Amino acid sequence: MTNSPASSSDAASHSFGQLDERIQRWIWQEGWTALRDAQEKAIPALVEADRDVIVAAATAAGKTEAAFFPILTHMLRHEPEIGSVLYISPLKALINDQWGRLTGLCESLDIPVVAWHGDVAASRKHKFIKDSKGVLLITPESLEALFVRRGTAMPGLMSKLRYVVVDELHAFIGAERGKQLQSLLHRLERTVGRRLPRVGLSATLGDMALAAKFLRPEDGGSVELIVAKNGGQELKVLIKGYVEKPPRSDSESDLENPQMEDLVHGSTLEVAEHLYKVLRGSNNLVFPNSRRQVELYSDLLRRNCERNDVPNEFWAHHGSLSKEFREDAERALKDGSRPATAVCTTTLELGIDIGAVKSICQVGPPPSVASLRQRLGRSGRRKGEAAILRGYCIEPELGPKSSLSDCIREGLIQSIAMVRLLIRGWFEPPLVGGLHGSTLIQQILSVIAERGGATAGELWATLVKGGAFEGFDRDDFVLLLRHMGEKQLLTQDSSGLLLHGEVGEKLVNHYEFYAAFASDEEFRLQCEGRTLGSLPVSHPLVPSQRIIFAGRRWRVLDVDTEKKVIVVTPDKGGAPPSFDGGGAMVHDVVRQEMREVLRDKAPVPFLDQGATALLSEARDFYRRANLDTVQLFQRGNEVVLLTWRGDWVNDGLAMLLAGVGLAATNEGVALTVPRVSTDRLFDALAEIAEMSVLDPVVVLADAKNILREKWDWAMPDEMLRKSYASLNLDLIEARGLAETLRLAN
DNA sequence: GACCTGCTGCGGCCTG
Repeated sequence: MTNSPASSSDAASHSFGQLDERIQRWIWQEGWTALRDAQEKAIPALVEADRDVIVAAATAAGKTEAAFFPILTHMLRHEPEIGSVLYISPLKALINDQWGRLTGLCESLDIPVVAWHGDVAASRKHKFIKDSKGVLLITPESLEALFVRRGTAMPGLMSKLRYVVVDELHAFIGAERGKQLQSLLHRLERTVGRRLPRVGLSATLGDMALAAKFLRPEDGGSVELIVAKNGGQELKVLIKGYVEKPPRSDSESDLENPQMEDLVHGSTLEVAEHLYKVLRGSNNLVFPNSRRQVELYSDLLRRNCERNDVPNEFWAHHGSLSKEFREDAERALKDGSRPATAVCTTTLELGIDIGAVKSICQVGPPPSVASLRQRLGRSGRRKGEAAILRGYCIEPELGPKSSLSDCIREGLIQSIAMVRLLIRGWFEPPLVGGLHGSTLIQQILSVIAERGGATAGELWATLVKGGAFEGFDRDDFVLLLRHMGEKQLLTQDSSGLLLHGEVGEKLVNHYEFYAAFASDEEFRLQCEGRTLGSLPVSHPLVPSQRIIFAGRRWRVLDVDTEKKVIVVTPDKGGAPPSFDGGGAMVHDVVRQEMREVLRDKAPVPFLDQGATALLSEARDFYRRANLDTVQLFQRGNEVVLLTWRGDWVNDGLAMLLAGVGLAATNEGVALTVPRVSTDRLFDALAEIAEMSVLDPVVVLADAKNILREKWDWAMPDEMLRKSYASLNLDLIEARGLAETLRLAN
């Protein structure tokens, strides 16, 4: 037995020795020569089922086994009553993967493994209903459905529950699904009447204390943190820069036919040709930031294969493609017999095992450093291989009317800043502190379904006091219940019991109820009765504010949130920036690093010739325009206000300016304010700097499109504004910025 | 011009 895991070291033999004999045997049979670091550390922490644990380790470092070896050992010790464990995953595909892995192990232990999600046949789910033991792999939505549909059966179904495991923990933190998950975990413990050990697994956790607080909100300090050693991987980066010709924007016909903008530009072809040249013959992932670009590039690459008479190696993968198309691409990547590259959106960023990938290509700036990091985690997973990142930035040709963001080459500078931050080990922390009133509404309706009615006091005790929604006070809660009554979501019987109202009944009984997040909705853009197209709106809008669409500027006349229509009129003024950040919210630290990149004189080592030339052009502009000291200047009939801040601060300041009568537009590193003098703007900034209270209810009084989350429509108006501000605006920093800007000039 | 995730019960039909 010299090659057994037990012999690798003393500490190892101790952890290995704690496992059930049958699991030890299985490990030998698999031919494993040693336990991985994460497994060594997790076994002693989990085997007694007496605490919460987070296991942070790189992708493919054996996190699943790290959790399940000791958990299954614990269960086997209590034979014949082995009990059950709940494994919660954000993705169905991940559940299917894990089902395969765990079934191999559990078959030999005689422990059932049941996958439970929307694609699983009811007959297989019935196995767990009949005999609720073993491993149940489930999504938060399916767990929600169990509470709603089988509320009275839940205490029985969960009575033997010993652990709850949450996979890809980082994917939940700060999001609607995360708040829902916290609420479900709390309700589970109330259902079984005891504290259940919670286990979180993740590869991308920055702030471990934050993750612990998420996993056990009332007692984050007690969560045991296991951070596995990571064999410091080498990273190779190259960013290539290209200059694009300006898009057409002169003739009237563009308005009638916005598709004119979609013609493939020369530099797009250049990028596609370079991708073809360097990617052929290996497995890679290409991320071009939008579904449309995915289609564009995968088509160009595929046609390149045809033209050269070679088998196709390029596959498209995104959320609007059917399951069949997506599985074709996944199969091609996993297969291994022939090289395959997927051109994809975030669908291939997380979770499912697609095998080893040689390089990651990022076309345009990444949406965030966290996302870039997650994407890169997919590359160079074989021992000794470097992770390879190829960036492609296309910048517009400059003219006398070019916008500030084009002059500073915002796309390229953002890419450089994000790579520098990645190398330094920084990435965006999840945004916690959102009120999540929308998800509270869902949970109120769910608890009523679970119990066939509930009093206000019971709801308060289950969801708010000591529950997942502690951010709400009693007055808020009472107001919310009353408002839900007005919307016919709730009704009250003579004994005071709250039941579903007419509308609530209908919504809870439809399967769409189980997900806490809303599906995409777009606003239709209308000009003089003519539809220009539709777009998702991520920034708050106030009338007379400007937006950019189809390469033109428009002024907002009216927003109809019910009909989802924005009425606009053409706006005169400078050319709109061709770079629009891709729509993702950019963090403060990224914008500050962008400024450092421009200020810096040292060459950036990971740029090609084209990108180097663009960078020095941008640095020249920064120096000549004196942007190190100038924060505000007149340009045509508008004032440009350089903030160098993240979008939460920028949007906050835009809303504060709206409150004092100025319609500002967030354009990334700067706000622009049309039809105003610098003097008038200074007065406005001074007024903002002196505001003693920053009440979101007042600040957002005129903001129109602030319905973001699924149940926002059912929230009392004031709560909605508070909820929106808690997630999307940083008003305090925005006021501080107004103060700084005023003093600096 | 960002992206992604998830979903029950039942009626009706077919087959053995």
